[in-house]
Amino acid sequence: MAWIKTMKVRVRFAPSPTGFLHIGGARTALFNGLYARHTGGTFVLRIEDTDVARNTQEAVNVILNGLRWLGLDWDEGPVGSDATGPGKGSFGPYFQSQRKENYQRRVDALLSRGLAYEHEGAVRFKMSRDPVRFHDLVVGEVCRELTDREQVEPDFVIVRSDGQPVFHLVNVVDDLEMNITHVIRGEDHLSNTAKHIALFRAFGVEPPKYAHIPLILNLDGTKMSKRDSGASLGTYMDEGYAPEAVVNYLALLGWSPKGNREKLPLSEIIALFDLPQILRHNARFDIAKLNWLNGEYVREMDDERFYEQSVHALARAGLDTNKYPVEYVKAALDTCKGKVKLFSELPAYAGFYFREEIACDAEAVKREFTSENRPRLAKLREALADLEPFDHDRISGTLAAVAKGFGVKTGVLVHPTRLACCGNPAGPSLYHLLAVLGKDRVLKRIDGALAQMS
RNA sequence: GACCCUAUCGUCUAGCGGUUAGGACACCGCCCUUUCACGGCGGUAGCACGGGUUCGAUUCCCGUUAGGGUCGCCA
Repeated sequence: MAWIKTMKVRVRFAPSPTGFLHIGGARTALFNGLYARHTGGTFVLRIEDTDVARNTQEAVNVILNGLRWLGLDWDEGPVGSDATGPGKGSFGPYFQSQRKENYQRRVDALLSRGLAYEHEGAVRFKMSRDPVRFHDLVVGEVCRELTDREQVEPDFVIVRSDGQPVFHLVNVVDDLEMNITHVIRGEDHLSNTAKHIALFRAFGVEPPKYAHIPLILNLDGTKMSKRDSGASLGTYMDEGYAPEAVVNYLALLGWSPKGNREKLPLSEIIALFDLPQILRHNARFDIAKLNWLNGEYVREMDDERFYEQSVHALARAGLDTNKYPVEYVKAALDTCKGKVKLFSELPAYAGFYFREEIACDAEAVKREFTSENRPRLAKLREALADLEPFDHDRISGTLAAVAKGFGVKTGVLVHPTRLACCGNPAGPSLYHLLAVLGKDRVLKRIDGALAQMS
C-alpha cells in the first residue's frame, strides 16, 4: 500500500575483534543476514574495536574471513581489516575506533541537557528508575525492573575516567546514527536492553525493534566458552567442513523450516526465515548432527571442489599428493567420494594411496593374516600377477574365481586382501581400490602380508 | 542476593485445548552388499513437578524445581 510508509529494514552484526569468531556469534550474524535478505533490507557489519589494546587487524580478519567463508556478505561495512581504510556504505566509518567524535558529541548533548553528569572523572547516565517495558520480537513482552544493586545506584558509566566511551553508549549511538531498525542479538543482551532503550529515549528517538535470539550451549548444557572445542568457527573452517552445512545446521538451532525439513539450501532458508518463529529456549550444539549434514553436502559436492578439499585435508596430515600423478590422485579420491562425512577422516581412510609403506591394523591382522588364509592369498597373488589389464572387472572376476577354486565365499578373500593393501578392515570398494593402486603396489603389499603369515 | 528469559525423546525440533505426541541426528536390530558408507525396513526413547481453568490439558494461568542470562570505568 503506497500510503503506508514502511521503513526499509537495516540490521547489523557488531562483533568485537577478539581474535576468534564464536560459533554463537556466527549464528547471530547469520540470523541478521537472513533477516536482511528475507526482507530485502540492508545487512551492516560494524566492528566494535573500542578496546584498542587487544584489537589487531589480524583479529578483524578473523571476523571478515569467517563471515565470507559462511557466505554472509555484508551490504555496508569494512572492505578490509584496516580501521582507517575505506568502507562501503554511507553510514561509515564502520569501525568504532574511528567514530570518537560522534560519541563525544552525543555525550556533550546528554551533559548539556542534564541527562548525564560527571562523577569521579567519569560520565554517568541518569537511568530511568521505573521498570522498562518493551516488546521483543522473539521473547515477547518484557518488563525489566532494577535489580537490588541497581536500586542502590541506577546510573551507569557511559564514559570512563580515561575518556573512553563504554559499550552501552557506543552501541546505542552507532545503532541510532546508522539507522538500524532491528537489533538481532544474543539473549545475553536482553537484560541490557533496558539501558539501551533509556539511552535512545534520552537522545529523543524511538529505539529500534529488538529480537533476542537464544544462546548456543555445549551438548551438556553448559555455556559454550572460548575454551570449549568447537566454540570457534575457525575450527570448522580448518577441519574442512562445508560452509553450506555449517550454515544449514546453525539455521536449525532455534529456528525450524517446519514440514519435517532438515537439509535445505540457503535460498530456501532465506525465503522461510522470520523473527517471530524463532524459539525462546537455548539450543545445544550437537556436532553429530552437523557431521551428518556435512556428509550430505560433501556427497553432493562437485568433483573439483571435492578434490581440492581432499588434497588440503591430506596435506594437513602430512600426506603430499603432489608426489603422485594427478590422474592417480583423482581416481583414488573418486573411490572415497560419498564414503566420508568429514574431510578430516580422509587421511585415515585413504592414506594408503599416498604412502608407499603402510601399517596394518593389529586387531585385523590377527583375524585375517592366518595360516589358513595364506595359501588363498598366495594363489590370488599369482592370479593377479597375470592380469592384464589390471582393471576393476578382471580383478572382480579373479577374486571370485580364486575363491571358487578354494570352495569359499569371495568375502573370505576380500578381507585379507583389503587389509594387505589398505591396512584397514574398512575402506573404499576393494576392486576399485586395487585397480587404482595398480598391479605393482598391490603385489608388493600382498607379498608383505604373506611374509607376516608364515 | 536481585532482576530477566526458558522448559516436548540423549540432542535439534513439529505441535499452537481433543493427535496412536510427528520428523531428523545419535543409538539398537534386520535387509542390501566385496568392507565401510549410502539406501530400505523396524525398534528403544519425550511433554520437569505440583496446583488450578476447562467436559477435556503437552497446549492457557499460578507456583516449585532446574537451566541460561544480566546487574563492570568488559564487550
